Amino acid sequence: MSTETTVLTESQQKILEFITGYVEKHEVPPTIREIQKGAGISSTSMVSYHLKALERAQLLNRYERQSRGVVINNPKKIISSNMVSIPLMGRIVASEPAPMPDADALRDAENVVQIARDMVGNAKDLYALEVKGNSMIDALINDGDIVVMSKSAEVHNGDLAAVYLTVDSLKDPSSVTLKRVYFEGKRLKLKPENPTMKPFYVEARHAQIQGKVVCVIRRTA
Amino acid sequence: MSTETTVLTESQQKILEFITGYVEKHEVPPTIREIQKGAGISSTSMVSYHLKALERAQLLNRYERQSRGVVINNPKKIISSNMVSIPLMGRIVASEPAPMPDADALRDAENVVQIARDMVGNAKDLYALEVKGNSMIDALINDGDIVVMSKSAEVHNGDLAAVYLTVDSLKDPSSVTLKRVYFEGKRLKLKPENPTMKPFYVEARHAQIQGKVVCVIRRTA
DNA sequence: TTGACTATAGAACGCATGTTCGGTAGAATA
DNA sequence: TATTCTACCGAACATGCGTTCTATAGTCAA
Repeated sequence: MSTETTVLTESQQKILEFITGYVEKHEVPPTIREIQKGAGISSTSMVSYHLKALERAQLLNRYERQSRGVVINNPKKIISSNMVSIPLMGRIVASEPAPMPDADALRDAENVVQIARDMVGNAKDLYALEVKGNSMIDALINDGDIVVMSKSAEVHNGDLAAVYLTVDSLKDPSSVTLKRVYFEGKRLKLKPENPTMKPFYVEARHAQIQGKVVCVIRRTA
Repeated sequence: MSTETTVLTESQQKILEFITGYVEKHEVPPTIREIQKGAGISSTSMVSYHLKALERAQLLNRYERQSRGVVINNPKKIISSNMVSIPLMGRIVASEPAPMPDADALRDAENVVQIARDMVGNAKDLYALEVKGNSMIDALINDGDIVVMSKSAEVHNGDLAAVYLTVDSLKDPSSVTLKRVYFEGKRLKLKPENPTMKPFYVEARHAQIQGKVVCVIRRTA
């Protein structure tokens, strides 16, 4: 990363701020004369002069001779813009199987959770569940946390998944748990997220894998 | 919601497509004449004609007599404006005080985390830290989790906060922990998120509150 | 047929807008 | 001191660009 210490004059900072503000408000970059008034510059030629400096400093890009041809060079924008809306399908309770919504239910969901795409990678058919109760603290998941699941993603060895146990085990009396799963023949190894806890085993026919956990979100404020 | 079935002519669809493509590529809306060429319309007056129709159909907004004053009315835009970019300022390690970035550092952050605004409420001056190590599992926080903190938010009774202990306690040998804090005179009650663990107390002068935790995000895929 | 309406073309109008040029003043340099 | 460089101003220039006007067809209903 080039840490070129380009000193910005007061005018140049004002111009940058004005442009960012203008774009946020109008969805379109300003004209030279709008910059002139907005940033309190005395003449259009001065604006042009400063814009050239800012362009040299890589702080914005210009399209020559194009009206409103000035876009701020914000590297954050590149990362930005990709969001994903995930339907919030209900609650996940330890004593019941997790809801597995069909396509219609997904479309009609009233509440949605919005997160950035890079949080969930390429996973498709996402839905979210709110965790009720604190019986999943062994998965480091608290009451009120939101787990984002993928309906269609295959669960591979080592993935965190929602597992519904049709026969309760001794170790874990709750029926639905979030664990990392490993396929070992007819057995399933279930490993808690909490590294201080030991994995345990169930017979595969006594476990239903209900979905792959893609992301967990906790609002604390 | 008005479900007015506005039939779009071929030209109008082409215009819409061209504008969206142009904006994606140039970050600036096109001019009338660029639309004319790009969408294969015969004259500028025809473009104007079609744009009026599209505006009536609520498919785009126009700023009268402004160059490039045409913005597509994409409902997804509304969603994306509800997002917030949070600079990822580094790692939080149990044995060191958490980084507290100043304004410059916030602006220059290279990585950002994007989440929906409703995840963080009205909190201002947000920054994010990646948790390194698994010494915070008592706060239900794992290695690799991302905690979103507010630099300026006041920490009130019961808020989850990052606390740096200048004198190690017996209960918790790590120096920085995430706990719910309660102010009790000269003492501070620190309550782990894990409900099976008991709160403990430190003298206020031995603890620095480093920020309020607003949200925790865990990518598991 | 006539009249109303829509779709289309081409050109012209007039303000918007990016650019450039001549000139001034102060600071730095040689 | 003379010179060069940067910051600045005001005005003019040339084109960009949205708008509008006129004219031509085609369609449909009365």
